[in-house]
Amino acid sequence: MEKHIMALQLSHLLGEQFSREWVYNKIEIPKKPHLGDLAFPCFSLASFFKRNPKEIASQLASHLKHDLFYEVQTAGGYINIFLNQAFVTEQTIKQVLTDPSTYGSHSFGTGKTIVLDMSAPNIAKPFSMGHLRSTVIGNALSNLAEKCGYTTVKINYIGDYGTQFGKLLAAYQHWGNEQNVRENPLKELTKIYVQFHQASKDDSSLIEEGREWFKKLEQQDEEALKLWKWFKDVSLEEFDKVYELLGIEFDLTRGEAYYNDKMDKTVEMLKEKQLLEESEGAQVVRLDKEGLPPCLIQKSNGTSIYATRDLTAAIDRYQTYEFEEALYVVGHEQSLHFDQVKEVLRNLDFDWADQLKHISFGMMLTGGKKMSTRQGKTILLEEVLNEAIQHAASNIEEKNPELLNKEEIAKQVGVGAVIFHDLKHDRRNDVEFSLEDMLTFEGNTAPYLQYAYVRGRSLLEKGEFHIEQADASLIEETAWPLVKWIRHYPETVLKANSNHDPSLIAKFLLDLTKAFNKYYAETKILHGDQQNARLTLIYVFTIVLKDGLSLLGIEAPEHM
RNA sequence: GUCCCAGUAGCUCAGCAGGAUAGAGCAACAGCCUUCUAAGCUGUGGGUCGGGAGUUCGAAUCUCUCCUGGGACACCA
Repeated sequence: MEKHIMALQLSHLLGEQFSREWVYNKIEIPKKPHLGDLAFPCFSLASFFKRNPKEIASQLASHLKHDLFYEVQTAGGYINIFLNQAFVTEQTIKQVLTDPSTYGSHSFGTGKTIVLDMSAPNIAKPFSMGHLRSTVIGNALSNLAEKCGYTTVKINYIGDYGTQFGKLLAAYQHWGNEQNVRENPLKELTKIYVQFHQASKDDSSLIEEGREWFKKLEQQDEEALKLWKWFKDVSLEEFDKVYELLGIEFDLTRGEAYYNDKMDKTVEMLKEKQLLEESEGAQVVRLDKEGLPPCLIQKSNGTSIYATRDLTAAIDRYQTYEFEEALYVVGHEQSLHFDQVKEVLRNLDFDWADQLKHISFGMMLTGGKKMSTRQGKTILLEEVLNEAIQHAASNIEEKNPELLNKEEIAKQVGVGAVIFHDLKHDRRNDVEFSLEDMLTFEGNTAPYLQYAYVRGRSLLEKGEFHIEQADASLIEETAWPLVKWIRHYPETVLKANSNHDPSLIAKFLLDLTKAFNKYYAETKILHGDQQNARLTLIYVFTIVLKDGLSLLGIEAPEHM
């Protein structure tokens, strides 16, 4: 708001050569409070006006006037604006109070659909820390999109097909034990899968055996199908436990195998467009023009491959949803694959190919290396979550043993800590797995945020605050930083959504909450002279904090 | 070998459509609970922003180059 006003006035003063957008993008927020609330650097104007920046700044400053501006100063080549705190505070609080549930929302997405491909664990493999990233990032992006008005479709595209299952079936023939699988499915299946890989180092015929089993599966061989279905069912049950803990639901859970009988049509289309070529016995689409290696469509033994499935799935999804965007929340290591899929779709003349977006993220590493199921080096998410919950529980025992609902709150805090630990980092960075970091509940963590929320709620409870008595006319210098952060929420949502970056929300919440904690420490809220007005601000703060946490998929307990 | 990503405080990371003295958290040290939940607050120390060159009034941010780490590079997904 104030930024737009500043931009408008400045562009007016500067003349046509300097658009409002140009000025708007130059306006910054000073790092230090004594430099004001908004700033505009005049250095780049110096060569145009052939005058020094200082003079330009002071001349422009003298013409900036508005009810929102308390004072306009200059310093060096900068114009610094101090806002009218009382006025802006009242306006901000009122804005939240008008409709607390929609503060920060936007409506530009209304009527449009965003499809998210996320989580996608592989059956017969443990739900690892790596899958956590796709799951929680996807969930947060979906929440952000909905906050901007979009309809979202969260798809859990289960990895239930491919040569790896041929290998698993072969492994089961050699080392499988029905009883063990019943008792502890993922562990046992992973064990024989790892065993298969070790054995195949010495005996390469095993690899061929695996391919043959996959071929049997693709040809609907009865035994292969039966085992495959069994593995799938037990795996899905295990995954559901994790989703339950995370509090994440999908709109659609669908395996890759769903597309088995639809891929022929895709291959036909490619043939009709004369895009297919034979190469070393396999069918490929050449992408030389695009500077990419060829995209493999059909293996030399005639079986399918993931590119074909992803192409088929993309076409199917566009026909079903006519999505504005299809987000693939998948690790960075698959960048080339998605580039290829997009190029093939473009070659098929689908003009919506550019609406597919690979939301790539860094890997979860152990010892600086990629985790690998094959080498048996994976860390189970369920174990980590349970450990975090337990740690939260012991904190409660230590700090607040009389708390009601201990179990539920320990779950909210523990799970919240794990989710936040993941989302606070830029998603593109690799993350070195550290249980210790995840079990830290101080500083830049979810429990820090939740704790502030609890403190706020506690004040409202003790002060017997009711919305009817809300008072937006707070006059308080120490509240100003908090008010400014509350004011920033809508544009943070906007930016996080357009950049597909949940970490912006995480960082915002930390800044917001730091401002609250400082205010809380230096200002007595209850029994003071402005109790009602102060409580109103606290109320507004809790609204924004809880809403932001919910965007990240983290709960805000009332007590802890 | 080719392409992509990263290198900022002891550790984990912000900042990167160029802007004022490079910021947090953890760890270390020193304070703050007879008053609103100390999972908190305040303060101190800690940096040749991987090296070098360039563009600019101004570079952690843009360009080039080199070094280091990671990833991808057709019958896994």
